Amino acid sequence: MTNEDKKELSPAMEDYLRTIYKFEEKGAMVTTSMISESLGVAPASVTKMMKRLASMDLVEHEPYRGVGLTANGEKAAAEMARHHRLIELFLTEVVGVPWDRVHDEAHRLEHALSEYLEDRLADILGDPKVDPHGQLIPCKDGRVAVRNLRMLWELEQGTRGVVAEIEDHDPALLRYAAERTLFPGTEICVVERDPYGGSVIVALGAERCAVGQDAARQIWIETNDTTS
Amino acid sequence: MTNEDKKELSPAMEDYLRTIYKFEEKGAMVTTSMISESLGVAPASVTKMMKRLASMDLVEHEPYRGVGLTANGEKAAAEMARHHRLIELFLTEVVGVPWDRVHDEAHRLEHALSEYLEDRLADILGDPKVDPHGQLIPCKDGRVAVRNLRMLWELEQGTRGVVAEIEDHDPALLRYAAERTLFPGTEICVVERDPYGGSVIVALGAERCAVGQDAARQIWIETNDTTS
DNA sequence: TGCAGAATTGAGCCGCGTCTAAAAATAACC
DNA sequence: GGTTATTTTTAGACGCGGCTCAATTCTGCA
Ligand SMILES: [Mn+2]
Ligand SMILES: [Mn+2]
Ligand SMILES: [Mn+2]
Ligand SMILES: [Mn+2]
Repeated sequence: MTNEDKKELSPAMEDYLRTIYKFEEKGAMVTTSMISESLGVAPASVTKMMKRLASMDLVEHEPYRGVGLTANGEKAAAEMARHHRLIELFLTEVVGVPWDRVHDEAHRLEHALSEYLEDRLADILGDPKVDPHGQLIPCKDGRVAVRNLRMLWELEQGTRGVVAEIEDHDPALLRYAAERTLFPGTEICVVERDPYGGSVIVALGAERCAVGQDAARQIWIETNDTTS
Repeated sequence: MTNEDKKELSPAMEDYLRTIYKFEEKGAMVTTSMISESLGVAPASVTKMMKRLASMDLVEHEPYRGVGLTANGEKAAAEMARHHRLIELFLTEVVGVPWDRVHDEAHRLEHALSEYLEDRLADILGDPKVDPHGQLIPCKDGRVAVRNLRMLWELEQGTRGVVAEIEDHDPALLRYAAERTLFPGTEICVVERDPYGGSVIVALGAERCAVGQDAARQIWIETNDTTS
């Protein structure tokens, strides 16, 4: 019945969808300017594309308020996220590309990955669940595990947790994290917070290190408290 | 001085250039209709693109006669051919993709491969000289070895040689060749030619097999005769 | 509550890469 | 060698995905 089942999405559309997806993952509401900035494109271009995507039932656009993915849109976006993250992991694990370089490469390659190759990569990597930066890899049907992540920056003093995810678009941040051995999986404890906004002091086993605000806002921690 | 050194080429332009390159490799003169057919695009689109490429000094276009790559164009095209063929080899060797599927995948991926990744692949593969179908991989500066190839179809009875190359765009042909163990490197001898155009009978060691005309026109043999 | 500044949208433009239909040049054939 | 068939080019159109600039809407603050 629904005769527009398999729209062929352009690379540009895929980029927009994955960008929105990335923000929604973090629970943020998604505005024109966020997309505009993240994609390096004029705000008016975003608006125009949102209309197009809305007409394809991939996005819901509330003028002047923001956008959100529809069920269809989320499906397509998860697909892209899966491509992107599988490629990132493949590049680090198999090709030997350092983790601060894989994002840009994956960004270019994701649109060119066939379903067949996607399956081959997943196979070789043993059906991985997370990419090199800790981002969840959606499975084929688009489903993802749910996690309760909190910004390192917002944790109260004394909180314990595990590094879950580090924003992957800025190579310098990734190197900054690596210098402090803040990798996904690293256990940490917040020792001290400068109330006037400088750094968080974090303990990693016996070591401790300072993490500046800008970085601490881009590092996500999984805590074991039951914030119901 | 020359301020237009590094034009950024669009994927479409890269496709046109690599297509012309592919024909020139085989010593053919390149016409609008050949490109049109090979790229699945209207002849008028080819003409228009040829003008654009000519204005960028990548192509020389003699109206109504044909086109050829300039030095710049050949550089750029060799770059694409290198990408394409490195990817094909990587996919067969590392990812385990069968040789009749790699062409289409490489065709999509080639435009998204950075110089950095290109180098990584070449490294992993040990600076290879030929792709899975026997096509030569240009080195970074665009240089390629010279070979003296002849169509299997045009060899006289009794000629000995080695399979050098099999056209890679048609998966069925590649499977056809594989069934007969006609891989790059296989030694063969032409036992018999049907003068009325059916098949060539080829000996491979003790075995022999028939190769139909359409296939024999797409299989290239390196012979050891000194055709000076 | 009204207003200034910021965010968003609308209108209109542009280049790319495609198409179709018609004109022009070349090639084939009798 | 002239006529016909084929190939190629020209002309004009279109959709996409960007942009700029102006109009609109929303927000924060006096
Ligand atoms: Mn996929
Ligand atoms: Mn990542
Ligand atoms: Mn290259
Ligand atoms: Mn090949």
